[in-house]
Amino acid sequence: MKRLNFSKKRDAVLKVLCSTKTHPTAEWIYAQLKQEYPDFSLGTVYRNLALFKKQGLVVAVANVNGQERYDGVTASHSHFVCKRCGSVFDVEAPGADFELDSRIARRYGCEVERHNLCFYGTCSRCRQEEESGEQTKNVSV
Amino acid sequence: MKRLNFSKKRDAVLKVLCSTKTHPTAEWIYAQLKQEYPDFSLGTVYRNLALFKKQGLVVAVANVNGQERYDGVTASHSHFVCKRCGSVFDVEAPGADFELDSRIARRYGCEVERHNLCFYGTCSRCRQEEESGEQTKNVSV
DNA sequence: TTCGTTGCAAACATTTTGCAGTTTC
DNA sequence: GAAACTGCAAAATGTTTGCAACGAA
Repeated sequence: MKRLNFSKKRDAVLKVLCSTKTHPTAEWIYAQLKQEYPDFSLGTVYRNLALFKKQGLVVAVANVNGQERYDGVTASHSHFVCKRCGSVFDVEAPGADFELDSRIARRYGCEVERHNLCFYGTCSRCRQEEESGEQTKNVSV
Repeated sequence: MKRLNFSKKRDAVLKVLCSTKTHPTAEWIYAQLKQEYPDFSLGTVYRNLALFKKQGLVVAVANVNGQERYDGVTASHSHFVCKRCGSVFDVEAPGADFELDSRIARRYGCEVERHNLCFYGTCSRCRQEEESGEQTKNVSV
């Protein structure tokens, strides 16, 4: 395995991802850091996200409208995805724990690394907006 | 809502999807039907898959290596995704039922349409192949 | 005849990659 | 100094779309 150098920008990518609960896109992370580093590139975001995924520091939780959404919290938890505004937020779902992984592994002879439980529907804010006849607004993520 | 005409090819897309357990890609469905209909187009697959999704006849279960994988079985069940060969297969996971949806809905004030539970890891065949030092082979999906 | 559906290819959007310059060790 | 990392832009990939021809009602 090749050695890993320190990189200020790599650190920054992880820090940005870990300090938000929005489960952002690569583009969003890029936009944040472009302000801080004028010579910052989207490729760096993608390259480092790929690395973090391999390291298990980061996980892709859902693909919303063709864009991958990332999470810096790897402790097992579930997500809700709003099909209207595209927001992704954490939910606590009973039963979806690591026990389940070994259960599946045992039963199907596979090696289970992790699981991902996503609920899809309309978030509470969007439900209200729909009732009052508002236009669809995608959250700025 | 606009009316829906009958279409032989649309039917064929659904039939192909429903008669496989491989959770195929759009491309795979296209390849199957291109044999039967020489003037068959990938756009037709995508257009009809989008329609089926809206109708709730079909669901996208996972994005594997950038390609969406579809399932014609909409009754709630879980999936395992092999990160090595890319295969997707059904698993029975206790607790992940429709009860859970209303539980989440109640707790978070959202409207839950469905959920999707995916396990990620290495399938049993790939585990064996890894042990015997075989090359990675992606399944032809 | 009307309008939904399709083939085809171009357009699109996201992600990946090659390369030359920069940074880390 | 060697090798990892990055910016930049081009390439690659999967998916969507516009349009003219076709097919169903």
